[in-house]
Amino acid sequence: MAVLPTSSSNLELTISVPGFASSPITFLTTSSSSGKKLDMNQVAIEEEWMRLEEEEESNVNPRKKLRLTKEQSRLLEESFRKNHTLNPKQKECLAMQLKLRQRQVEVWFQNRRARSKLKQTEMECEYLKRWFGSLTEQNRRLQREVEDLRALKVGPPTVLSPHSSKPLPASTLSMCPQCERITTNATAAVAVDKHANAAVTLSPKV
DNA sequence: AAAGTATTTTAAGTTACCTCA
DNA sequence: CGTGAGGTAACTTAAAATACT
Repeated sequence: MAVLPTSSSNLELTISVPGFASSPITFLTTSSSSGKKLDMNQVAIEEEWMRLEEEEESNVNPRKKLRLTKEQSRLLEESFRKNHTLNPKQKECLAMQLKLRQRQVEVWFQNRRARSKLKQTEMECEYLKRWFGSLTEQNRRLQREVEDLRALKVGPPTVLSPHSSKPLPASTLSMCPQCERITTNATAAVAVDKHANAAVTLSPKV
C-alpha cells in the first residue's frame, strides 16, 4: 500500500476507497445536536466512520474523484441552506451522517460557498450590464437633443410665441440649465424650480 | 494587559478527474 | 474511439481570526 503525502505544506494524507461513495446511504442518525442516543446500527456506523477517519492516515490513490450520491448532495444542500459555514461539531456530525471524511464535508462547503458567490457575482454583472445599456441609450438621446439645440443656435431664432404665433426676439429666450431646453424667460424660472423638485432615479428595467 | 507565536479557518485561485455531447 | 467543454472534488496558498504562552 503506497502512502503519499498530498501536500507539501502539511502532512495531511487522503485515502480513496473504491466504490465507497457509490453505495447509497440508507440511514441517518437519529441523534439530535444536543445529545446522542445511539442504537446498535448507529454504533456500527460510527465504528465504520471512525475506521475511515483513521484510514485517512494512509493513502492508496491520491486525488481519486469522488461522486457524491443524490442523498449526500441533498443533505449537504439542506445543511448549507441553514448555515453557510459549519462549526467543528456540526462538521463532525454531518460527516458521520454522510459517511464522509470531515475534510470532504469541509471542502464541499468551501466549494459551495465559492459557487454561491460566483452565481451572485454573475447576477450582479448582468444587472450592471443592463444598467449600462439603459444609460448608454439615455446618453444617446441626450446627445441628439444637444445637437438639435446647437443647430437651432446657429440659425436665427425661430421660437414662436404661444400667444401671437410670431417669432420671439432672442433676448426673451434662455436655456434651462437642467434639461438644456430652450424656454422663454417667463417660463425658465418655473422650469428650473420643477427640476429642483424632481427626484431623479436611475434604475434599469430588469 | 500587551506582544509575540502557533494553530485554525477561510477565500481565492488552481488542478485534476469525470461525464457527456 | 478520441476530443473538448463543463462541472466539481480536491489541493495550494495567503491572509485573517483565534488560541496559547
